[in-house]
Amino acid sequence: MGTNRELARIFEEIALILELEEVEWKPRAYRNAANGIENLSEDVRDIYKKGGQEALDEIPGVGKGIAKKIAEYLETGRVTKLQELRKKYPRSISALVTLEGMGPKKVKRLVKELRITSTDSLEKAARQHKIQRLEGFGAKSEEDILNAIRTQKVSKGRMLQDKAMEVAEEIVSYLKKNAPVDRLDYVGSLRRMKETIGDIDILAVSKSGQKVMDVFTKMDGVKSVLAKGTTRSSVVLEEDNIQVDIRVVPESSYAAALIYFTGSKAHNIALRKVAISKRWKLSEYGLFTRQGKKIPFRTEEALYKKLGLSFIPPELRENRGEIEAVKKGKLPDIVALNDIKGDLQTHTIYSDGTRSVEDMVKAAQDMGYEYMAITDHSESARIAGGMDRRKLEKQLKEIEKVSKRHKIKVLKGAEVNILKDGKLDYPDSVLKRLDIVVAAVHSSFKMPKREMTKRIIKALENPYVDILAHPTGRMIGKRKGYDADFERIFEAAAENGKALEINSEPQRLDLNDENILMAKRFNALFCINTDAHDTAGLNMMKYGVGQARRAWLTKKDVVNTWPYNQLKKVFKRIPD
DNA sequence: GCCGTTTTCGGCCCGACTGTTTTCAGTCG
Repeated sequence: MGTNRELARIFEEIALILELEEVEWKPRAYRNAANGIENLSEDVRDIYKKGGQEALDEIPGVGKGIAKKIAEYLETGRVTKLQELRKKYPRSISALVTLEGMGPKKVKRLVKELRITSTDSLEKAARQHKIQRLEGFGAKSEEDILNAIRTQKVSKGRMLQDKAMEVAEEIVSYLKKNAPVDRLDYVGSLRRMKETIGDIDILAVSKSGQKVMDVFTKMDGVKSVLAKGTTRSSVVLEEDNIQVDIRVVPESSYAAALIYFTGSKAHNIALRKVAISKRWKLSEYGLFTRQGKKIPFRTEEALYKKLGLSFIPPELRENRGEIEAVKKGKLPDIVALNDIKGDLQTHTIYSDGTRSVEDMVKAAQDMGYEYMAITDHSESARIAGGMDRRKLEKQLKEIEKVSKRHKIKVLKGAEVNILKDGKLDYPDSVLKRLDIVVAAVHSSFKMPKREMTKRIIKALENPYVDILAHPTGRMIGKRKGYDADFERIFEAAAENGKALEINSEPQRLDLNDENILMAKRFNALFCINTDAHDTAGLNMMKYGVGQARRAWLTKKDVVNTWPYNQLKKVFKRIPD
């Protein structure tokens, strides 16, 4: 976890405990500060090193008081204020608010009246029916608490984007067919292309909210109905306990609702503040004057325009400076899926792919790509069916043959292992015959930080390496990335003119948006690949592009948006 | 505790749903 994140967590915990203590306004201040810190593109440590406490004061949401606490943390590794607060509310109590339906007020009473100190003691109290004896709680409250604890134990996390997308698209098309809706879209973090999705949000326009809710709550696969009203309902699906929320709004509110439910929350708050500065009020129902008169508009674009802004793509709506940028006319024209002209990491049956060279080439051509690379695994990747020299020779010939039958340019490549000592798995004599070399770590994941950093940097200094694939090695929900100094690695990539891969595989999404932002500071170049092992895998490109968009990348930053004749600027050995 | 082209003091985002307290507080997004 980076320093920024650690500090953000600390201030969030302070905010929560102050809420439990019913301190006024300060919780919000600490939350704002946490948010401001989390959205910095620079490491707080660097800011402090360069400008001291006064520089910290410049961080949005951070004033003198919090700047002092940041400095204390950077100097000593702790924040006294939090240590003191934790004496009264240990971390196990703070964790209680992560349960569905539990907020600071309820937690406070449970702690005070039943001496609850953790999820476990809460569960015990609920089972012994001690909770329903408290005023304001009943039998249902007890049941809800037990359910919430169970759900947290089971799902304990978020789903991958492709899963969420699949489920969302299915529900959207079902409701369009079976419910009286005029418009219907998925919104929320899925529309913003966040790397993982908590629950699925759907927005609809209908003259009969009641009927839509009836259809929605009775869909196949609904396990339980958490809430059902005429404008808002929530269900949990059988499948992985996925929660789906739906909102129905009138046509006249649709654009405002689209913005509101797409979020992020931080972006919405910032937009409301812009509205307030114009003496208006913004809600999911629209924009209103102080007298309550509705200011009409029909599209998201139109609302942004009314607020004196231009359209902000959903992926940028994180209150990471997008509103300020758009005010100054400095919002970049971010990369889009149809800018992609080629996929430079794909596999075939020559290693661990399941389709032939011919199939993959044809599929890529059908997607409208101008070029692609076939990059099967190198020799030492035995588990992945890595190619020895002879197999490689055979594949190179086949690629040449297939290539002649298709218009798309097919680059002869390989995904070459970075060995423990930073050397590559093929000798230079082999590497130089390849059009493109994708280097990656596939073994010894647990090396000490310094050695791992050295290992990867050494590979980046190899003149035949073109792309560093899935640079951090993380797998969402499965394993953390390598322990390495990625700032130095990204810098080395930029200096050596190597592209950093944004791997589109939903479980990888490596680099993610934060890493990309960090690498961009060094003017690194990026390449968005799918790492496809079959033809369907080529369609994962949208998830990688989503990460790039979230990190404000433009076509200039992403080499595989460039036409073939410009690729030579980065990939030195590709044929004309 | 933070913030400021109306402000260095007085604000700080808004509305729906639920359970339970028959008039609303708490939670959520």
